[in-house]
Amino acid sequence: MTRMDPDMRRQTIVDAAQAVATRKGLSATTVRDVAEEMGTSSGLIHHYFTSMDQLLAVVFGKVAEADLSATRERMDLAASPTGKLAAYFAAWADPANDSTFQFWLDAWSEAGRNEAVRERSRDLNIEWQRLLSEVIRQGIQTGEFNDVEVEAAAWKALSLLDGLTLQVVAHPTLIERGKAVKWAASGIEKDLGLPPGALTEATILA
Amino acid sequence: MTRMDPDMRRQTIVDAAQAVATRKGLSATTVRDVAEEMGTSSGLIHHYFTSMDQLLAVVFGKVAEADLSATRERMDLAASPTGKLAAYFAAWADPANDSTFQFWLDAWSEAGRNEAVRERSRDLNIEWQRLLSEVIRQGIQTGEFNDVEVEAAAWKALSLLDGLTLQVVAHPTLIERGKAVKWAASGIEKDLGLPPGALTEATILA
DNA sequence: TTCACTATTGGACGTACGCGCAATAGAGTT
DNA sequence: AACTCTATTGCGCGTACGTCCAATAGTGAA
Repeated sequence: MTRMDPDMRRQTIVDAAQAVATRKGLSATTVRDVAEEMGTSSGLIHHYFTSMDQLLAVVFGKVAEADLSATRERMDLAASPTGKLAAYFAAWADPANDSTFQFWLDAWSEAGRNEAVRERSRDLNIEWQRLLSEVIRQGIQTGEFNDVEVEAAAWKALSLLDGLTLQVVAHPTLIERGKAVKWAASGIEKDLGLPPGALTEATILA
Repeated sequence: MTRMDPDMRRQTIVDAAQAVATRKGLSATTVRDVAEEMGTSSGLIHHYFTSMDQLLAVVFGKVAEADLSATRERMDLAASPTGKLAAYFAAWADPANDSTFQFWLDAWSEAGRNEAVRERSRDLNIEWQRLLSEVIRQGIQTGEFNDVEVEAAAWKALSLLDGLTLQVVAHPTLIERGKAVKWAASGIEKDLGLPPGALTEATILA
């Protein structure tokens, strides 16, 4: 294949690996798969990554970080804490993010046996919880939310969302997506003292 | 090795596979691992199981079912719905069940690509939710719980527990176990209208 | 004791994996 | 045009996997 700028090539490899992993799952992605996806030889991959595990950790990190920053941007468009939380919620409820969530399922499973993945997963989970913590703290200050314990409320909300999504993504026919969205919204609204529908009806309040 | 009664041998194989999977993870368990664990030849395993995937699905089912029925038994010892729910909660909070939860993480990850695992995981998740639904329904009848929507409350409670456990098991140093227990208890107590501490202090009320 | 049945063996077969390395080839410099 | 640097090749190495099968060895019935 045509010679490439190293930074470009590195990115190409990560992109190809992501495409394969989206199709086959993180742990089932092989060096040869990625090479074929790029249309290059397999040896090339080890010219840029010291091990396959490392490449997979990078891929997971990239996918999860893209999701995280996209959500951050949607939240920034809203002014009020309630609006920001609704934006967070809308991003979560979007079925387009299901494939990303499959990466999370793979990562949590792998975490027990792959240190690189565990640390990456851990750090990113903290980021998501922090995103919630900040919004909740703001909402308490403006008086929009109940005066809850911030850390607890953020972890509870994140866990509820993870737990419900897990069922929807892993068992597609088990819970109707609309119901999961409704349940999650009502649970978080109730916890924070928001009026019913505040998270689902309010689409990015100014 | 000594010749064994077929039923006995079948069980021995499943037990050995479970031991290995507990150590190495479900998807990393190999035919040769299991044979070595039993102290037999590897060929023996295919005399009883048509494929390795099938054996692993059986192992997951066995582990999950043992956990489920153990929890059922502990709940049966309690008379009141609140006591039963506290028993459910105590079983969930027991660190001894962490290795079982790792099986769940593996299963949810595998579910997307392995139909046998997906169906088994799906069915068992339904059982867990049903266990909660029944108790909640009883608690509403006796007036101990709020008159909540049963299906929603059960899925929300299950998801909150799964989401929190996930963090504790996958990222051992992230959330202090005691905090996760406290948060889960307060969340469910609040949802059902139970007094604070009802799930943690009340050890199997008569 | 003989015989039929089958649990068990042990290794071969084909495939796939991560990784490493000598050879090749394209691009920039002098 | 000669030269250097390194991106890229293509295959080989060792290992591990699931599966299969002919041979062997217990066990209960005749």
